[in-house]
Amino acid sequence: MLMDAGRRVFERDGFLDAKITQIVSEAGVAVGSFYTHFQTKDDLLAAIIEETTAIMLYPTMGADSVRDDPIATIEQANRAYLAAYESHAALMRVFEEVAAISDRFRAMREERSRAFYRRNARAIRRLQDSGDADPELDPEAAAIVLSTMVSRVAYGVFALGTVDITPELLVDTVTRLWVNALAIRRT
Amino acid sequence: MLMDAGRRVFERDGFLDAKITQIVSEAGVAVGSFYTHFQTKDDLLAAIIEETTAIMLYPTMGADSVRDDPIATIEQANRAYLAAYESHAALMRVFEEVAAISDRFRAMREERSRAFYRRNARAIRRLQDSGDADPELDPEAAAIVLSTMVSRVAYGVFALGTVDITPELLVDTVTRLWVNALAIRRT
Amino acid sequence: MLMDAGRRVFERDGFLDAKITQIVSEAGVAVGSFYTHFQTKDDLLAAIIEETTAIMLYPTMGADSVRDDPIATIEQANRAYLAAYESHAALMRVFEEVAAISDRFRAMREERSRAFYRRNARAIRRLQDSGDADPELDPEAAAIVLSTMVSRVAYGVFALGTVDITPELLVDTVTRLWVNALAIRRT
Amino acid sequence: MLMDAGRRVFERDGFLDAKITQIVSEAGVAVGSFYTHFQTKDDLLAAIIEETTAIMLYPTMGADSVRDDPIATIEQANRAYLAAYESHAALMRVFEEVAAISDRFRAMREERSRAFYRRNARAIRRLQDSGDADPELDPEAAAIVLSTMVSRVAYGVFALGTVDITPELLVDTVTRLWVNALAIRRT
DNA sequence: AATGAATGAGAGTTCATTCAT
DNA sequence: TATGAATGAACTCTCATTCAT
Repeated sequence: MLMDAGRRVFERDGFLDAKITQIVSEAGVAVGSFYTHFQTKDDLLAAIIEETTAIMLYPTMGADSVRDDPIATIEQANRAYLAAYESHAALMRVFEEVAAISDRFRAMREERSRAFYRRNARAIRRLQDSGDADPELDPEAAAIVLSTMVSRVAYGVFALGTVDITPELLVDTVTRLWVNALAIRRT
Repeated sequence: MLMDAGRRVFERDGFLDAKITQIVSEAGVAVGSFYTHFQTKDDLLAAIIEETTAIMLYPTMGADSVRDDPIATIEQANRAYLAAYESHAALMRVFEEVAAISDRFRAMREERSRAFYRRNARAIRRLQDSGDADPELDPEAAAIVLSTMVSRVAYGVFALGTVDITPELLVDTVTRLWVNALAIRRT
Repeated sequence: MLMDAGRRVFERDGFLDAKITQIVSEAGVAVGSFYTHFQTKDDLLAAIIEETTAIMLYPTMGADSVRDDPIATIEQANRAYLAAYESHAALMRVFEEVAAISDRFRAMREERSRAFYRRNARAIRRLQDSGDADPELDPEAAAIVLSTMVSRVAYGVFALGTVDITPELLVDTVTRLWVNALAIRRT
Repeated sequence: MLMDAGRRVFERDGFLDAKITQIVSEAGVAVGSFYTHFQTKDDLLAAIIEETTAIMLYPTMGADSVRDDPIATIEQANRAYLAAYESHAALMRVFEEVAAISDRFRAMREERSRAFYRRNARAIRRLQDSGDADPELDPEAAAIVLSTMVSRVAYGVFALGTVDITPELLVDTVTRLWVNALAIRRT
C-alpha cells in the first residue's frame, strides 16, 4: 500500500518534491503509519527500488548461447535490458536523481552496475579466448564502458525522453555498436 | 569573487548543500550583495557552468584530419575531451546533480550535448560516405550513443571516482571501442 | 515485570527520555500489554515511586528516644534517611525530574514531605517544651527548613553526584548543623 | 523583544510547554526571526537566565561587617537573597525545571551555586578562626548544606508556593537556624 | 552598490495511546 | 489477557530571498 503510493508519488514528483503527507494521503493511512513501516523517506524509496531492480535483472544468458551465436545473444540481452528499463523508466529516473544526490543510493547503483560489469566482462573474455573478439581490448574496461553506454542511453531515451531515437533503432544501434566494438566476426 | 567562492562551495558541498550564507561568507561580502549580482542560487551556478563549459569545448577537428587519419583524430578528440573533463570533474559532478533535479539545467546539458552529437554525426556520415565506416549504422543514433558513452564514463571515472579505470586505459579503451564500433579500417 | 523494566529504563534515561517501547521491550511484552496494566506512562512511574517510598519511610523514632538522647536520635534518623536516599538515588532523581514538571508528581512529593515536616515539627516542639531546644524558633517553620535542607542535600550528593561531600561527612555535618540549629544542649 | 516575550512565555508555561511559535507571536516577529538571534529554545532561556542571575548576585558583604556583627550580616544577606529570589521566582521555577532535565542548565546552576558555596565557606572559616563559630564544622560542607537549605526553601516558598511560611517568618527562621547552626555567639 | 535583520511557508519526524483481532 | 499496526496532533528548525537603511 505505502510502497504502491510511494512509487506513484516518487515517479510523478521526483524524490525531492515527494512529500510524506502526499504519500500517506494517497495510501489512505495516517502520517504516523508511514513510520510504522519505514524509518525515513529514503528507506521507502530504497525498498521500492530494490523490489523493482530485483525484477529487472538481466536474463542470464548461458555460456553456450554466447559461444554459439554471440551476436544474437547480445541483441537479445540488449533488447531485454532496454525493454525492462523502458517499463520502469519513471522509477529509474528517480533512481538517477537520488544517485546524483545521496551516497547511499549512489552505492546502490554502483553495486547493481558492478553485477552487469562482471557478467559482461566474463562474456567478453570468453569471446576473446575463443578468438571471436578483439584481443587488444581490456575486457573489464570494455565491459564497463559498453555497459555504461547502454544504461545511460536508456536513461536518455526512456527516463528523460530527451534523446530522439525510437526503441527499435536504439536496439539496433546499440547492438551493432557493441558487436562492432568487440569486433565480433559475423558468420 | 562570488563566482570563485560559489564554485568552491558548490564543488565541495554540492548544489543542494551549498548555502548562500556560506558562499557570501567565503566571498567576504554580505548576503544582500549576492542578490545585487545574481537573481538566484541557480543563476550563480548557471553562470559558473557557462564560464567553464565555454572553455571545455571540443577542439575543432578539421574535416581534413578526419579524412586523413580518422583513428588518430578520434583518439586525439577523446583524449582532449577526457582531459578537459578531468580538470573540471568537480563542477561536472555538480552539473549532473542539478541536471537530475532541474529542468533548466537539464536543458543546458542537452544543448551542450547536442553540439557534440551534431559534430560527431557529421564526422560519421563523412566516414561512411568515403567508405571508411560501417554504412549500416544510423549516423545520428550512433553519434548519440557513442558520445553518451564517452561523457558518462568520464563522469564515473573523474567526477565520481567510482569506476576503476586509469585515465590512460580509459583513452585507449574508449578510442578502440569507438573505432571498432564504426568499423573504421585500420591502415 | 513492567515495574522492574520501567524502573530500569526510568533510572537510566529519565522520565522524558524513557520510551514505552523501550520499557515493554525490556519487559518482553507487547506495547498493548502495557496498557492492560497501566493507564499511562505517568501511572507506571507513580506506581514505582509509591512502591519505593513506602520502603523509604523514616524509621519511627519513639518519643522516648528523642527525650532520652536527642542528639543520638537525630543522628540516627539522618543516617537512616541518607542511607535510604542513597540506595534509591537514581529513582529519586527521576522523582525530582517529574516533580519539576508535573503537578501530579509535585503533589506526591509534597505529601511525602509533609509527613516529614509534621514528624519533625512534633519532635522540635517536644524538645522546646522540655527546655532542650531554642524556644524562639517556630517549630513548623524550623521543621520545614531543616527537612528541606537534608533532603535537598541528599539529592545533590546522591542523585546528582554534583556535590562533593563524602557520605560520612554528610551525616556528621547535617547532624551537627541540625543539633546546633535547634540549640540542643550537649550533655 | 524576544527576550521579554520569551521570559513571559517561559514563566507562564514552563520550558517544555513554551512553544517557539507562541514566543515569536508575543514578540510580534516571524518564526524565522527567532533563529536570527538564537540557535535554539535552550539558548533563549540560557540568555534570559544569565541576564537575570547577573542581577541577582548576592550583595558583597565586606569582611569587616561579618566580623563586626555576624548575625546582622547573615540576616541581611538572607533577606537580600530571599527578596531577590522572590522577585524572580517565576523564572527560578523554570530554571529548576530545566536543571532537572538538562545537563547544560544543571551545569549553569552548579556554577552559580559554587559561587555562593565559596563565599559562605570563606565567611564560616573566618568566623571559626576568630573563635566565633563552631570549630567542629567542616566549613566547606557546612557552607554547602546551609546554602542549599536557603535556596531550596526559597524555591518551595516563592517559586512553588507550596510551603506555607510567610516571607518575614522565613527570613527569621532561616537566619536563626543559620546562626544557631554555626553556633555564633550572640553578644 | 552594499548591508544584514527579517521573513514564513513548509517538511520531516516523534510517540503515547487505542482497539480490532 | 496479549498483541502490535495504526493513529495524528504538534513542534522545531531551515534558508533562499527581500528591502529599508
